Amino acid sequence: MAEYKKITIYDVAKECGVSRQTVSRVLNNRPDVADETRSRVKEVIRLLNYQPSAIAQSLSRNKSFVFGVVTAGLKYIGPSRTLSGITTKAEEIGYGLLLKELSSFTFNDIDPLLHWFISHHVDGIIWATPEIEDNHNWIDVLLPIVEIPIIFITMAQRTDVSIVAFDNFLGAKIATEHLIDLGKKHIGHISGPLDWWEARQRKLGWEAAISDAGLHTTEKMWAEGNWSSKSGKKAFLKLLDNYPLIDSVFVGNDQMALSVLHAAYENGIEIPSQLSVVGFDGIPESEFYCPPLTTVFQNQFLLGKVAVQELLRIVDDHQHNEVSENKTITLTPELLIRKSTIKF
Amino acid sequence: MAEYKKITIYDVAKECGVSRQTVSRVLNNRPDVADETRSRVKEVIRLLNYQPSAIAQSLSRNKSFVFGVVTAGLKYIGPSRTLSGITTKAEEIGYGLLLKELSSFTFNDIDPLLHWFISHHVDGIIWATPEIEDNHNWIDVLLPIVEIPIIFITMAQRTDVSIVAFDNFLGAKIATEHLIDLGKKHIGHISGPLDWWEARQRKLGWEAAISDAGLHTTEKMWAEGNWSSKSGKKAFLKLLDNYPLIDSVFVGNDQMALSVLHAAYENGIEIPSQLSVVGFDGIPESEFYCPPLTTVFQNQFLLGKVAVQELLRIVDDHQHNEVSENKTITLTPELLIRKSTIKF
DNA sequence: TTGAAAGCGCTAACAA
DNA sequence: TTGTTAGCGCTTTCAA
Repeated sequence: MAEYKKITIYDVAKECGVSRQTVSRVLNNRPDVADETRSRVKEVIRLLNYQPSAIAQSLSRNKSFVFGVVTAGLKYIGPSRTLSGITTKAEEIGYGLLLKELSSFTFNDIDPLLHWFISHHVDGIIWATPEIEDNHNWIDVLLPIVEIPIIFITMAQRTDVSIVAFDNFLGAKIATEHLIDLGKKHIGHISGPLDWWEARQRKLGWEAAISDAGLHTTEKMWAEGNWSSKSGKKAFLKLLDNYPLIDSVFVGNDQMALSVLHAAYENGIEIPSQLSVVGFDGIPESEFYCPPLTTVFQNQFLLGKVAVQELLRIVDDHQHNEVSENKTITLTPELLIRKSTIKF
Repeated sequence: MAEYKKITIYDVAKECGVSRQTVSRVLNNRPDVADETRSRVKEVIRLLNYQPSAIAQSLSRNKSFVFGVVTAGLKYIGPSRTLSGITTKAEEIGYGLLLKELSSFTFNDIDPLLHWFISHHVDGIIWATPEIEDNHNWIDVLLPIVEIPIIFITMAQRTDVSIVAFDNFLGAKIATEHLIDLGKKHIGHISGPLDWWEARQRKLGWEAAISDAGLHTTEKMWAEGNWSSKSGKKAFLKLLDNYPLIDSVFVGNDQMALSVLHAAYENGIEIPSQLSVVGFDGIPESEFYCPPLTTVFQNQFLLGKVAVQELLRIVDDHQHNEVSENKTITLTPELLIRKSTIKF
C-alpha cells in the first residue's frame, strides 16, 4: 500500500543505482535517458510511491504552478461562485491556489499581502474583489514595481492592467429596455451602494435606457440600498412615497428585489400587474420567489474560469519574456424573463 | 519605495557585513544577537525591503505555516460560509491556505489529492466536505498511513479522527418540538437526500421529537428532496397528497422551505394558520421569505473558525511529538422563530 | 546517455 | 555573540 513517508529523489536514485539527475530527468520527461533506465526508474518510483516535493521544485525551478487568489465577502454567493470557477479552471490546468480573503471589501493594507504571495513564489495573482471607493488606489503605487502578473476581476476598465468583468451597464440597460418594451412609463430603480463600481454601472444603464426611450430620470425615481434585503425594503418604501406613479422597478440585485416583492405583497400591490420587478445577478433562489423574479443573470462561475484562463496566458507570455498586452475581457449578462414582469 | 525584486538573505548579510546566519537569527528573533548588530540588520532589511522566501523556509524548517483545505460545492452558501470562517481564523493565527475544491461531493480519488498536499508540505489539512454515501471510506484505508494531521468538518462521529460538526439531530429535534409546543398534531417532514449524513440526522431528530411526544411517524408523513428549491416543491406536493391532515412541516433546509411557502401560496394554503413551516440553516434571505421563515440556524462561519483553531492545536501537539486525542467538537444550532410558525 | 558540481534561499548544528 | 559547515529536495549547468 501507498506510504506517505518522506521519500526523496535520493532514495529513488539509490534504489535504482543511478544518480539523482537521472531520476530528475525521468520525472521531467527529458529525452536524454536510455529507455531501459527510464522504465527501471519509473518502476522504482511507483514501488516507493515517490512524490517529488513541489516546494523544492518551486525553489530550484523558480516556478511554483500556484496562483494567489484574493477574494472578499465569501459569505455572499457572488464571490464564492467566482471562486468556484477559479478553483475549477485552476484544477483543469494543473495549478494550485493560495487563498486570501480580505477582512472587508475596502481592506487597504495591500503591501504585506503582495509580499506574502511573492514570498510564496506564486506565478500570478487573481484579484477578485469588487472595486469600491478608492480601494484599488494601491494599483497606481504598487503595481509598477510588482513583477508578478495580476489579473483583476470586476473593475472599471483601464489600460494599464488586465481585467475580466461583466458588462454591468449593458445588463442594466437590457433589463430596463425590457420594462420599456412592456409599455412601462414609470420605471424606478433601487441601486446598490454607489461607492461600488458595479452599482454605478447599473444605475447608468438604467438611465441610458430610459433616456434612449425619450423619457428621463429624476432624483425621485430611484433610491439607494446596500445590496441587503433589508435595505431593499427600505429603499422601496421610500420610492413608493416619492414616486407614487411607479409602475415598475429595476432593482440592483436579487436580494433587494426579494424584499421588494415581499413589501409589495404586504402593501397589497400586485405583481406584475401593478408593479413589474426586475432583479440582477440571477441567483438560483430567484426562480422561487413569489412570484418568480425576472433578472439579469451574470455567470460568475464562468467569470472565475475566464480569469484563470487569461492569467495563464499572461504568465506563459511572461515566462517567455514576451510582454503581453493588458486586455479587458468583457462578458455579457443575460436577461431571464419570469413572472415578476410577465403574466404567463 | 518598496521594491519587489528578489532580495535574498545573502544580499542583506553582505550589505551589513555579517554572515547570513546572523541575519537569519534576527529574522527569527533569536536572542543570541548583539543589540547593535540586530538593529543594524533590521535597518538594512527595511531599507532593502527584504522578505524572506517562505518556500525556502518551509524547505529547511520542514514546516510551512500553510494548511490545506478541501471543500466542495462552493456555489452553495453553506460551504462558502464555512470557508470564510476558515480563511478568517487562518489569517488570525498567521497561516496560509492551499485550496482544493472537489469537482463533486462524492469525488473519490483522494490519494493524488493527499499527495499533492504533502508535496506542498502543508502542516495540516481541513476536510470540509459533507459525508455522503461512502465518500469518506478512504479514511479507513489512507488515514493510518498519512502523517499529516487532518480535521474533518461535518461528519458522523467516530473515534479515530478529529471532527467539528453541528448537532443536526438536536437542531431537528428542537425544530419539531417547537411545532409540537404550538399544538401541532400532524407534523410532516421534507428531508434532504438521505445519502447525506446531515439529512439522516435531521430526519432522526424529527422522528425522535415526535416519538418523545407520544406520537409516531409513518412513511406517508415525509418525503425526500435533494436540498434544491425545485425538489422541495415536488416533495411538498407529494406530502399534500399522501398526508392531507398535515398541519405543519419541518423542512430539511431553507431553500426547500422557500418553495414550500411558494407552493402553499399557489394552493391557497395560509401560513402559519393552516400550515406552519420550519426550515434549517438560517440563511439570511430566510428572514425575507413571505412569510419570514422560522428556521434552525447553524453558524457555519463559526464552524470554519473552530476547525482551524482545533487543527492548530493538533498540529502544535504533533510538532511537540505529543499524541493528541481525537476529539469530536459538537456545536449547537439555534432556533430562530419567525412568522411562518407564529402570528405576531 | 549519464554523472559531478553548483545553486535555489533558508536554517540547524556545531565551532570559535 | 558570531561564523562555518551541512543540509532541506530538487534542477541546471557542464563534463565525461
